[in-house]
Amino acid sequence: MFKRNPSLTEQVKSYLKQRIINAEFETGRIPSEATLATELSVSRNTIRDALSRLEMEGVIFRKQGAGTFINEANLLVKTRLEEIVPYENLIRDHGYTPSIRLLGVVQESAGYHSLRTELELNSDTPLLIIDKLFLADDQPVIFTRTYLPANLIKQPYTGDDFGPPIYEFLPKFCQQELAYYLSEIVPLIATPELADKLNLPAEITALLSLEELGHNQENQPIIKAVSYFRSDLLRLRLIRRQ
Amino acid sequence: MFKRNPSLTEQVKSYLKQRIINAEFETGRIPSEATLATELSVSRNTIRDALSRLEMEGVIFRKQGAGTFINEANLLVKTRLEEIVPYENLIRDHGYTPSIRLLGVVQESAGYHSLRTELELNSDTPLLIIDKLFLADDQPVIFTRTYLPANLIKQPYTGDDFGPPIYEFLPKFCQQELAYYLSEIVPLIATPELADKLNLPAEITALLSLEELGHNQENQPIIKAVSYFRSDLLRLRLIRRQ
DNA sequence: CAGTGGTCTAGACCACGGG
DNA sequence: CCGTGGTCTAGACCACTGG
Repeated sequence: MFKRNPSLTEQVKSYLKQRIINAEFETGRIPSEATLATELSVSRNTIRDALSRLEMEGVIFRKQGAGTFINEANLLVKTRLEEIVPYENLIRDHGYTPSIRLLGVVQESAGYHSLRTELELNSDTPLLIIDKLFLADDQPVIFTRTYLPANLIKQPYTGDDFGPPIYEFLPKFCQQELAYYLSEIVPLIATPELADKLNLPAEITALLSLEELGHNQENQPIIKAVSYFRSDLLRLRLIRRQ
Repeated sequence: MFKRNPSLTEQVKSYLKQRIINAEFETGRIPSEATLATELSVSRNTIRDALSRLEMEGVIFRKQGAGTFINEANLLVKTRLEEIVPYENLIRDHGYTPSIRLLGVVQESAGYHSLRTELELNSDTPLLIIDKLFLADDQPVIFTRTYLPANLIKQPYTGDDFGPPIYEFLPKFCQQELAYYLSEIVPLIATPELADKLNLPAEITALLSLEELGHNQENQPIIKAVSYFRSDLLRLRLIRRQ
């Protein structure tokens, strides 16, 4: 039924996820691992790996001796902060229509000393600074500033190439893969500049910002990104486990 | 070399983690999976499961065809928000000496309607409200308020039993296990009450709060906890993956 | 008690990396 | 090319749940 590549585990995971989304398991319970293994003609280990991934994503939960069950509650929280997801999805999950405005792309050759230290760059490496604004029903809700060392870029590009998320730009133009962000969550009081960009009300407003250092698979820092969220309009959620 | 229970995988994980912490692998590289399997007399799958967990924790990273390596950079970030960890550890990792002050435990029988809805409680279930303050070198840095339905408690307890984290109280006194928190991150401007509790400077300060609904393994909400962090003194970090 | 998920084994083949 | 991690299999035993 399945071919290799993508891996059997990944295919089984997608297959089961789709069936869950289609509400094909009416009882909220998923067939036993042995049953699935027989039905799909793969070993039970492969089924278990697929189920483990779905459990990590919060789609299902398992109970020894009882069975595997669909996690109805958590299907409601689709975008969670511990996963890298396009901000458009975050906005869409709040019931708004997302749109993006590319505010500008500039190149800086000097300054930004602390940033260059974080990215382990020489003091003369040019930096691309990309400003983007995300809107929910035409109301600004997220402002992001991304710092990309210019020497990473191996292919010619245009400004439009920065419309999609940066982790789609990196493989195409830099032969780099974004493996993870190490992020710091900082609350702050909106500066006049930010209040203007995000169209904030006149009163003093608390904002949430995410200061992130993006790393590749070799664990080297490759990009820096800072995001500012209007948390009165967006809910930033997270699952914490032991 | 190892016995069953805790699982071989868990023992191998702890064993390798300890050797990493002891800096026994000078090259920054860990022996191959096959070598470890032979040395420890377990199957390669068991080794792989243990390594996968260490990779999830950010302790190591693997590269197909090359080997398994210690993640020097991420060893620095020990406490991360996506993991449930005692706040004492968070404070200790910032170089301070932690201490806890139990501010009060009160029982409320009425009100808190939205909270009762979240916890799926009847409107007359008594609620225990536990206030705690965490200090770093005697400076208040975290204030937490925990809401615990009184009908969960099956054993007699004293106020001192609330000194340790609530997820240690739950198994002992409620026969409940905290499986995960579904948390929402909210920035806010300190209220006078909070500024007083956290000994904040007179200027307007942005705080970070975490509003969390704790669930058991059956996925039912069991407790609510709200935490307020002085993020000028503590750095709240997180790893985000795809 | 039967059925479930949790753990573990031994062996196999593949894809990738570096010398 | 060889050694590495990545994937997959078939089979086994255990611990737990629920009727």
